[in-house]
Amino acid sequence: MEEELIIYNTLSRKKEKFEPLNPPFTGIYVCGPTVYGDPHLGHARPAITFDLVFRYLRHLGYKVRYVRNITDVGHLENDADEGEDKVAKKARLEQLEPMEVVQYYTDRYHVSMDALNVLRPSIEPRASGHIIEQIEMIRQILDAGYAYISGGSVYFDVEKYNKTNHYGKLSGRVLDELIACSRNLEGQEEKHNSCDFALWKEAQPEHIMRWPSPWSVGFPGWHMECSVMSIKYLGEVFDIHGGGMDLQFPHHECEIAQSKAALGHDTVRYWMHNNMITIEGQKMAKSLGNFITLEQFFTGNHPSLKQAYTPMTIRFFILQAHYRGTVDFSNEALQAAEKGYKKLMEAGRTLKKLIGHQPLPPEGISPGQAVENLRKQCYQALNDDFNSPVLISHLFELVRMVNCANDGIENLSSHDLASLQQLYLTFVDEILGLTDETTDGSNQRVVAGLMELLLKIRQQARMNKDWATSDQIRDSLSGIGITVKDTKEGASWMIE
RNA sequence: GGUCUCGUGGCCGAGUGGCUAGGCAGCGGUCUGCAAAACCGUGUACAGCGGUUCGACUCCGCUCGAGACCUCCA
Repeated sequence: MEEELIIYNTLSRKKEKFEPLNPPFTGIYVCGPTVYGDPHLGHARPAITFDLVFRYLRHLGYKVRYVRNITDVGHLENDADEGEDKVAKKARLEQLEPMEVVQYYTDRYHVSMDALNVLRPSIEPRASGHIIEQIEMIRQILDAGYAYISGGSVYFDVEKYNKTNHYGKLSGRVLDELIACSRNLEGQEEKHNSCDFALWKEAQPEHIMRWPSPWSVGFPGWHMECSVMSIKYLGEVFDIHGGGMDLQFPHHECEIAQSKAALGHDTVRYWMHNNMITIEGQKMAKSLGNFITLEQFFTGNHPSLKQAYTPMTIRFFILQAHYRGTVDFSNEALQAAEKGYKKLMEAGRTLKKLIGHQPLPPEGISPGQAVENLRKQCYQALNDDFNSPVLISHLFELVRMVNCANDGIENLSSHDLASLQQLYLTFVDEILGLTDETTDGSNQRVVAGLMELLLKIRQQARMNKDWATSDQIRDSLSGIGITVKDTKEGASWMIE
């Protein structure tokens, strides 16, 4: 491990040295998707952010258990007229069994995440599969005296909890202010206090997903699953809990309160939150007409998209911003990212080629030191709270070195080239998870053979100064998306 | 109204109390039959107003502006 890893802890609002509880083991829990609709851009950001964390921790040699849940129960629609379960509503509209909806969108989520080269977590538990554990934890909280039964539901007593604990310590809220500001809404008569939250809720007739419990037939409260599943799979104290900044309050605040009430101690050591995304400066919302699913990005099939953007372009774009800052999507920004990504990939191919050939004679001052510095800088960037944009800026220095070597401007020894290759594989492939989309495909050999033939014919035409034929070949290829470039060593080509 | 993010050059996006981020675009050059790529060079950037300081884009305060959350859902 190179130096030490620093993580920004939302709880302390400071960067802290990362020291796992039980090295070399470490655990990370991230709030996953609610599977009631197609995966969209808002799903990509946390997934990619914590994929980077997962990958880097593994690279550093930790044995990482990464848990990311699937939320499939008890969600009320925000903008619906009546409070109907999101999954249930979808099921009713589409004449499906609720679990069928859940399975369908879970699969869709996986397809998109795979495309983005987001590694599957070690465990992907579902809320619906942990009803028993949730009931058990609610019982613990009741026994501890921090919850009360009202009707068929169970609520968390925030005020009582706050007497000996700080409810709001993660998001910087003060309970009195929360109470003062909150409005009294209908359907809250059961609560003693407006800021109390449900641990178990009795099911209304429209709720299709329901389970028996000591209190009523119903479903678990909105924050239970994460407390329960993180503790079940990572232990009563674990290292990292992540999620979007929008989850800080109330979700994560409630998780903290529940877990503390049930266990008597805190469970999470480092809280990490990724910032939100905007589209042309606006938040993404169905009402604004800028709600774009990942599939729409990949196909370009959306009115505000000028073209399709590949999964790797999206991934590169997200990684080019630091995870704690907002990131703004626009066609212009994505096109810039696409070019940058391709430049990086091109350099990777050039590097491979340089290693294949016997490199230039090692004369003059070896840039060995420069390569070594680059390696250090790459680690420094990641160690500083996973600073992927700075890492990427260093990788473009690598790109420059490779291109200079390719142009014969700079001499790199075979040792240097091997080091650069190692750097590239480590940081681009392994840690950033950026794969070369243009070399994918099963017909590679055939295409390569055809291209070799075409370029040979073109080369003969050029020798005869038959520019018409030469240009016809190049232009026609360009028309089907293949770019031909003439270099000193002959023509090279790439699929755009 | 409250809490939390944030406001950097044409676009995106790092960072620091005084020293070049980087990518994309633009401009000039090298190379080239042409083109593309690559390489070299190039930009009066840090929302506004005060304050602290020898010195602030970087610290503090205020103003303006953007976003998230503050509610029944995660």
